[in-house]
Amino acid sequence: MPLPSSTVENYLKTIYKAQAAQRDHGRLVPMGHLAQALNVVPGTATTMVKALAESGLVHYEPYAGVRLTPAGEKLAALVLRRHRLIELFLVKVLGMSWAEVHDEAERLEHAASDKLIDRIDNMLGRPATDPHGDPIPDSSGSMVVRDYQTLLTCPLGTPVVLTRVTDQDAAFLRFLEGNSLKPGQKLRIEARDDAADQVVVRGKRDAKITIGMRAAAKLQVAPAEPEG
Amino acid sequence: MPLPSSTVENYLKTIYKAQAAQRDHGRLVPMGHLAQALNVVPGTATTMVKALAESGLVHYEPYAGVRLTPAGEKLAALVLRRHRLIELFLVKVLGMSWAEVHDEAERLEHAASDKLIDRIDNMLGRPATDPHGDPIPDSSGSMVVRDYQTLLTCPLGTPVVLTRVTDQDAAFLRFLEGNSLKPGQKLRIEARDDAADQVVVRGKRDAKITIGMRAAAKLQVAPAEPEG
DNA sequence: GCCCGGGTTTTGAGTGGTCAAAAAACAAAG
DNA sequence: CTTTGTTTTTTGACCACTCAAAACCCGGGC
Repeated sequence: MPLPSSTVENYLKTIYKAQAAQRDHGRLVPMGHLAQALNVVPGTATTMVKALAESGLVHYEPYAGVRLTPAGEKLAALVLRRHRLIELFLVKVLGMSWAEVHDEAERLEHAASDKLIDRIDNMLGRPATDPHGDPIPDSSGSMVVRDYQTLLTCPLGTPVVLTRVTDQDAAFLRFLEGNSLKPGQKLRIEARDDAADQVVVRGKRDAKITIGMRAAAKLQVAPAEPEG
Repeated sequence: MPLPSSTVENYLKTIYKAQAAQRDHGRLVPMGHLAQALNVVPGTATTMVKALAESGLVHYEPYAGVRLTPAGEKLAALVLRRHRLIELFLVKVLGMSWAEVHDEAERLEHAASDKLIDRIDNMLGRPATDPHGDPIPDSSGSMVVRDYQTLLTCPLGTPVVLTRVTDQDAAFLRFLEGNSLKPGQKLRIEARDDAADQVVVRGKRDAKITIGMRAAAKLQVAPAEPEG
């Protein structure tokens, strides 16, 4: 049981996220999808996944796909935990922009010890979510998954709070930041227009922001709490 | 010119430190020494060093040893910079013990971006030395090397300040910490006894501390400044 | 039922880093 | 100058990870 290389960690993390993305939790992730997400050629993914299956971290069905075993799931969750705590730390403590912390965390997550991660967790007050609103697993690998609406599915007119952004692309995040679209921000959907592919929202100081529907689908919201 | 792998960085760093340890700056580091320091078999070091020579980072003379080229020296200094800034950061900001930061920094130094390192440097106020008193190279790779006395060579009786500890072993550092022997601490050498292999110093609140001569040689000191 | 195309697996090869063990070079001493 | 012992280099092999390209499987359409 050698401790997993950063390659292994990346495979597990990617499978985990792919599994989470397809709402059915038990469905298999197709090899092609995995290979693409990892930026490797399909054959490489096959080889690697077979090795992961060998060590009991994934369940692999030839020509069908792959799914994490409980062991793999736990490992993946801990990688995600490291990643998200590091991201939050870089933003909160070092003052980095949320648009640039992803790549940094992508490398640091494989180098940080549990001890360090725990100190960070503690210093940040055991936070529940990272700067993008993604939930942070606890040190045992479990986390609360909440099901949010998106700007595409939530009701018009009623006030909502932006809770999560499901895309880490730096340019996209910079765009959001420029429009004060960060988790915690109160919003109201003004209009949706399928034909024009646009969603109009009122944000900070009632500023009007128009975004495309593909982008809107990446913004998750919750009903706004009544004013405190 | 692919960016150096962490293996390459470790080779360069190790050669750099070995070169610094033997006061003659231009002398070659023997392969055996390098291999031992890197915890690899000698043949491995030979192979790797030939590759480094190929890419112009070291000067290699068969059966004689290696020395860094200017390019290699700069790279090594930047690795050292990352390492030491990270160590200081872990101590100052995250409150970790100076005995445990070395291993952590050993891994993080290969994952941290220049941008992150610069933020850390800035947050710490562009410090000159790390928690062990080792000088921190600036972002161009140059640093001020000061030549200190050690507890073995400094004059008896006169007050001195502990400035640098040249051993990163965790157990040794914990021992020092337990006796308040950290850089900045004022000391006075009470006695040295070659036969008994011991050096007696007065430290914090005049506490008497006796240490062996091999240990004493690892503690560097400077003449104490007159009281401010 | 057969074929076709897209996804998947195999195969063969390459890279970076490593070891074990045999071979070669060197230094130092007789 | 030769012998001995230590250090260094070479050789052949291996592991983890990767790719390119050929071979393969499988679900749909006809």
